Order: sequence, then C-alpha cells, then structure tokens
Amino acid sequence: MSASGATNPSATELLRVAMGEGNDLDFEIIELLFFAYRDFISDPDAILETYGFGRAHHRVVHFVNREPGLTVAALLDTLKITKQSLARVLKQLVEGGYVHQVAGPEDRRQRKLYPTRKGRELALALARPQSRRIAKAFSALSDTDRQAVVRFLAGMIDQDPHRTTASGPTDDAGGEASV
Amino acid sequence: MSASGATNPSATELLRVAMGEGNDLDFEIIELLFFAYRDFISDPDAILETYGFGRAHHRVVHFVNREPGLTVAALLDTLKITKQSLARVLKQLVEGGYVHQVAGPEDRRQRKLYPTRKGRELALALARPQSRRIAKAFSALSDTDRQAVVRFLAGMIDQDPHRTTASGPTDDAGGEASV
DNA sequence: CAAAATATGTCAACATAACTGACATATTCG
DNA sequence: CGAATATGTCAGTTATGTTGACATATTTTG
Repeated sequence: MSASGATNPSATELLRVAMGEGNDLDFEIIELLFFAYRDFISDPDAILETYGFGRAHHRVVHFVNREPGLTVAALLDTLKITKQSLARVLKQLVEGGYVHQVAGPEDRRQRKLYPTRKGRELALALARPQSRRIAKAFSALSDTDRQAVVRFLAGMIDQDPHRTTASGPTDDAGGEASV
Repeated sequence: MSASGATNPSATELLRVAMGEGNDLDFEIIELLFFAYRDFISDPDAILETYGFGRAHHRVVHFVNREPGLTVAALLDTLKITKQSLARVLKQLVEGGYVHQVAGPEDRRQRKLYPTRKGRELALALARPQSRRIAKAFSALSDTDRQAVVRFLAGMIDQDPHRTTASGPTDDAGGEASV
C-alpha cells in the first residue's frame, strides 16, 4: 500500500480498499432495499407531517382500514410493538376521529377498531403516493416479472407459526400477502 | 374509558367493511414491503444489541465498509440525516475502534472514514443474515426473475440530481453539498 | 494577506417512538 | 368466587432523529 498518508496502520489497521469480489454477500440488494424503503416511506411521511402525525399513525390507520374490526391484540401482533407504544398513537387517532373503538360483540373486553370515513380517507391519501411509486417501478416490468417481485418480497418475510385467529381473515389464497 | 359499547354510528360513521375492489392501490405490495423490511432488519438488530449498538451504527459501518475513504459530508448525504445525528453514533464507532478518521490528503478539512478490520468484520457479520435471507427469497427465482427484482427496487428509488426538500434542513455552516 | 467560505465538531434543548415495569379495570372462564 | 384475559394507563428510559448556536481548522477568494 502506498498511500502517502499519516496514521500508522500497524496499530489500528485501517482498511483503505473496498471489499473485493469473492464475497457472496448481496450488498447490492441490501442497499437497494435500504434506499427503496427509505424513499418509499418518504411520501407518506410528508403528508403525515401536515397532520401532526408520524409513521406509527400511518401503520395503525393502514391496518385498521385494511381489516376493520381488528382487535387491539391483533394489531399489536401485526405491528410487533408493545401496547404502551400503540396506546399513544391510537389515542390520538381515536380522539382525532380517524379510528373508532367498539366493544367486541362476543367478548366485550375486546376493543374492535374501525376506520371512520375520515380515517379511511387518510389511509387512502397515504397509500396513493406509495401506489404511484410502485406503479412506476412496475411499469418497466412484465407480468411475470411483477409476480417474481411478489414472490421475492413474500420470501423475505418470516413465516409466523402463530397467527391470531380471533376474528382475523388470516387466510389468503395467493400467498403471504395478507395480514 | 366511558362509552361502554355505545358509539352512535349516525354521528361518527364507522366503516365496518374492508375496502372493496376497484381500488387500484397496491395494498398487497405496500404491506409486503412493510413486512419484508421489518423482518429484513430484525436479524442485524439482534446482533447489534449484543454490541450495545443500534440501526444507526449499522448504517454507518455498512457504508464506511462499502466505500472506504468516504467523507463525513458524503455519508451525511447518503443517510440523509444531520451531522449532529451522525456525530453520536460515529463517535461511538470511532472510540470503539470500528471506524477510523483520516484527514483528507488533498483537503485536510475533510475526515475520510475507513473501517478497521474489526469494523469490517462487524459489517460482514451484520450483512451475513441479511444475505442469507435474500438468498432464501431468491432461491425460488430464476435469474430473469432476480434481475426483475433488482429493476423493481431500483425503480422505487428517487433518482434525484437535487432533491427539492419542501422544507429544507438549512444546516448552519455547510448547507447541503450537492450529492 | 485578510476575509469569506467550507468541513467538521460540539453543546444544548427538544420530539418521536420505541422500550420495561407496575398497576387498574372490566370481563370471561373454570 | 377467583384466576385468567384484554385493555388502559402512569412513570421512567433509550435510540435516533431534529434545530440552533457556536468553535476550529483549512481552503478559497478578493
């Protein structure tokens, strides 16, 4: 190594060159996922800011809209967060009139979550730019290619052996897409 | 809470059914991306915890390893965070002997960032389970399918010569260098 | 050369969203 | 009835982001 620099590498051994080949670590995909996801959430983030909401609100309003009647426990399991974390954002969404809680008809301890019209509209407003982005990325892909993307994403997800069954439509004919 | 199962729908109009068809919003892909990314980062998260590090450290050590000699400004631009946010984790990585800073040979104001061997090993340890997950998801895909995934992910990323931040982060001295 | 611009570092205060632990309340189940 | 369950809530902590202000070294420029 030439490198007309200071720093004596004998003690600290700093590596001046990038990783060579021979590494079958998918750095490319790893970074693509990082950037893709970062930009993917940037659209709704901008909208949420005008509401004084954050990403946590997005997730809640999304899943409540997708599965009206979702219980709190099922939502916690989907989001994989604690009830204390959920409580804060859920409270704001309920008080803001985006989500309603109804005692379960069978088990009245449960709180079933429903979107209001306002809540559904917010969910749609947040999904719209994300859908646009997906449509753009899909536009160059054949139908087979798109199916490959779906299979890839599904294959990236941990198979959950336990799926709450209380009232959730956890069945899906096509694959792992459901929640 | 009060309102024990009351809720008057006439005023609050809660929506008891899921969205029908006719919505060309890609809820399926949106959720697949959410779950795929959530699980994708769960592997390195578990490793980082044993080091007392977090996701922010992961990103720094990853990009420094990928591009040795990266300047602080370039890293800030990649991560799209402020220098104050970076400072905390970078300091820990430098003090922990994972990253080294060397004054730029041309411009000695710059701090070029290099991984140490320890840093590279950490970066590899974090990439390994992610690569394994990708390999698993790829295993069912043909080569054409895999290329489609790459094109999809690339298509999801903002290609910005200049990102027009609606409310730009006008940091004090430096401002945002172009890319 | 002196002044301005640039690259980086640092202190301080703050916001969000996650966490743990502990405890309260209502309801269902055995 | 008493235990288990579903949910809510209070209090404190951590990780990571933010803005603002200022310091220091170095390069560029007038």
